[in-house]
Parts: sequence; C-alpha cells; structure tokens
Amino acid sequence: MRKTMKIPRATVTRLSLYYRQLELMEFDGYRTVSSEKLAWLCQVNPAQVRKDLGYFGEFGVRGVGYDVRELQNQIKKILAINREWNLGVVGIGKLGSALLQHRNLLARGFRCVAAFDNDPEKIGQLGPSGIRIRDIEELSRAVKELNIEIGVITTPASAAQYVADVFIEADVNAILNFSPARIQVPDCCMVENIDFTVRLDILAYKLHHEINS
Amino acid sequence: MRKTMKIPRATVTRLSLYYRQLELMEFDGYRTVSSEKLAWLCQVNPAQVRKDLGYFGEFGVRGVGYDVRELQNQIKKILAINREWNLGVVGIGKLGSALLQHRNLLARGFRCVAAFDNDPEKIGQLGPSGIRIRDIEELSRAVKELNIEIGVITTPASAAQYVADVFIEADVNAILNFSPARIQVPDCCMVENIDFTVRLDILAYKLHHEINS
DNA sequence: CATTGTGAACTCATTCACAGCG
DNA sequence: CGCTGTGAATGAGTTCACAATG
Repeated sequence: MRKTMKIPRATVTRLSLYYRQLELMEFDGYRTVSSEKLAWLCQVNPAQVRKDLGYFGEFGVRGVGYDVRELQNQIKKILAINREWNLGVVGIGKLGSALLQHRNLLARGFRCVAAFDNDPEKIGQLGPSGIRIRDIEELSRAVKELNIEIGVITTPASAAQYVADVFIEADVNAILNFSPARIQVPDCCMVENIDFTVRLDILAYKLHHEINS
Repeated sequence: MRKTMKIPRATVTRLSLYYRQLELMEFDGYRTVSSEKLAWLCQVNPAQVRKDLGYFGEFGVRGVGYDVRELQNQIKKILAINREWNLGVVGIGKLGSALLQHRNLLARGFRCVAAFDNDPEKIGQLGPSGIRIRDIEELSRAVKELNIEIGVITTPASAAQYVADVFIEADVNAILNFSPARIQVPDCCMVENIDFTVRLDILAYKLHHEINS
C-alpha cells in the first residue's frame, strides 16, 4: 500500500499523538500494545489506528499487537523526528521567551538555535535560555550559518507578514506562526498556524450552543 | 437552512478567521466585501465562505457582497463572542504568564480572571498582569466566586489530568489544554488542545517528504 | 450584471466487517 | 483464538455550477 499513496493530513497529526502515547507506555513498562488500546488512549477508532499505520507499512503482529518500542522507532522515522531540527524564533516577547526555554521542544529534537527581535532594547541581550537576541536584519545570515530549517513567528500580527517574507527570502520554507495574522506564502513554503483565539472562539461557540464533539 | 442543521467543526473555525479578517478590513476602511475577496484573504474557496455563512442565515446582498461591519456583528453573535468570557489559568510558568498578559485575549473579550499554581514560591505573588496567584486548592471556590467558564491548562503534562479533574469537579466544562497530555473528560466537558510539538512534527514530516498542502 | 445562496457532484476521511495470519 | 491489515461501505466536508435576485 505504502507506494504513491497520498496521506491524509489528519493521519500525520494522529501519528504524532500515537508517538507520544507510546513514549508514555514505554515509560510505564509496556512491551506491546493493541490498536484498540492505543486508540482508546488517543481517543480515536481502532480501525483508524490500523489504517494510519497501514499507509506506511506493516508494523504489527496478528494476534499480538504492536511492539511499543519498535512502533515508536517506526513513527519517529516516518515523521522524520529521528534527527534534530533547528528553529529560529522571531519576536522575543513573553511567548517567544517561553518557547526558547521550553523543555519539551528540546527533548523532542527541536532546537531553538537563534532568537531575533527588532527592539533595540532587546537586541544583544541574553534571552531566557542564555541565547543572544539578534537583530532581525541578521536573520538571513543566521539562517545559513546555523542551518535554520523552521521559522517560528511570535511577533504581533502587524509584523507577521514581514517576518514571513524575510524567512522566505532566506530560504526557510517551514513556518510555525503563533501570530493571529494569516500569512501569505509561496507554494514552496509550508505554514502551521497556532492561534489561541480561534480555539477560544470554538469553545465559546460550543458553550453557547451546548454541543460537545 | 439554519434549522436543526449540524454545523461542521471546520466551519466554526473558519468563522473565527472570517471575523478577524473583517476586523482588519473595517480598520482599513472597507465597507463591503465579496465572498471571493474574503475567501482569498482566508485562503479558502469562495463557495466555502458562502456555504459557511449559509448555515446561519442570509447575510449578503446579491450583486454587491457583504457589509463588513454587519457581517462582523453577525459572526460575533454566532460565535457568542459578543460578550465576555472568564478564564482561569492553571500553571503560571512562562507560557501561563504570557497568556495572563496577552493583549489579544483581553481585546477579544477573553478575560483571565484568576491564576493558579501549586508552587508555594509562587502562590500569593502577583503575576505579570498584576493578578494574585492562588493555590490550586482554591480553584473550586474561585470558579464560583469569579464565574470562571473556561479553564486553561498550562502545566507540565504530568499535572494536566489532575488539573482537568479539578476543573470538571468545579463544573467548568470548557478546557483549553496547552499541555502535550491528552486529557480524559466526561461528555459534558469540551476540550481544545493546543500542542506545539504536534505542529512541529507535521512540519518535520512535510519538510522530509517535500509536500506542501 | 455581479454576486449571493444552494442542490448536486465530487473528493476526502472514517468506520465497518471480515479475510488473513501468527 | 486474537488481532492485524485492508477492500468495501458509509459518512462528512468541499467545490461546482447555476438559478435567483438586489
């Protein structure tokens, strides 16, 4: 199956969830897990788990289930998180600072190797993780020197498009955008938006309409 | 159409995007907007915009488009963001602090009215927005006193389920979960997860597989 | 006559159901 | 016998295409 098959985006998202549950299960001493149990932990359908994995190979043993450690390694390879990725963070306010010193990111191989801002007060200072805050003007050079592959935008909305343009100009074509602005990028560049207020709007809507799903 | 129709979750998400673009357009002085223009700004299909709005009523004028201000008000009502919502934030680390003083939240009517932690060093101190940090033990009482309707979890993963249980016990049935843990809640409670590493995993996957969509 | 509103067609994702296998 | 792997069936969401209309 795993040939020229197109993978649903939702599948990739779920693989990340499976991976995290497997980490927890390994920590708890489990050696094997069934699709049913993994599905329960991730709050999805067991057939979904099997189908998701089926896109990439046959990792289970019939009658037994999946080897916890083995499946972890396979998903790691699939998601390409069996290596480190260098991030550059632009906008060193509270949120940017939080990311710079965020334990989970580093533990998962996402290293914030550079921090940028445009505030002269901040430039040259040491950020929370002991990293030097650079002028945004240096971004293009830093991308090359430090091999930054993923750009993180934690600026106000008004600056987001400009920062995105600088990233693209510097040949960074993956962006994690925490600003509420919807940035426009060329096809070569991929963007993931993390927008707090959208999620709160959804909760407000559901509370008001008394829905749960 | 707008009767007992089931609304796709994605529609609600997009309404939030439309709303933000409309805010920007009003600021820029636009009086009307077509589904085509709004769609372009939000990077969706024009028919999608019309269909999304169609679930809730007829807000446009054929041959003209939508009145920017009027549509804003309509979406505000639909999303139930034409009022204030009180949030309680648990886990006052870097991320929790960032949320407490986050301008956008307050501007949109999401007020962080209470902050909680379990660290004796922090309890009693004033958080970044000048709010007193309370003992997590006080949560149940504070929920009633301050009318907290949405719980925000910014603790480490290990504490997330406990905090969720406390929220549910206190009758808060909307939770915004920033921890990477997948929390289990009863049906009456709705959860939105905001998980940085999942999004980074997706970017890593796409970079590795050179996909863009 | 430009643009909405919407049934119908289509595409994509999830779930079922069972054959296949250790 | 139990659980995986997967084609087929179902369901959900998106896009098309055009009639309706200010």
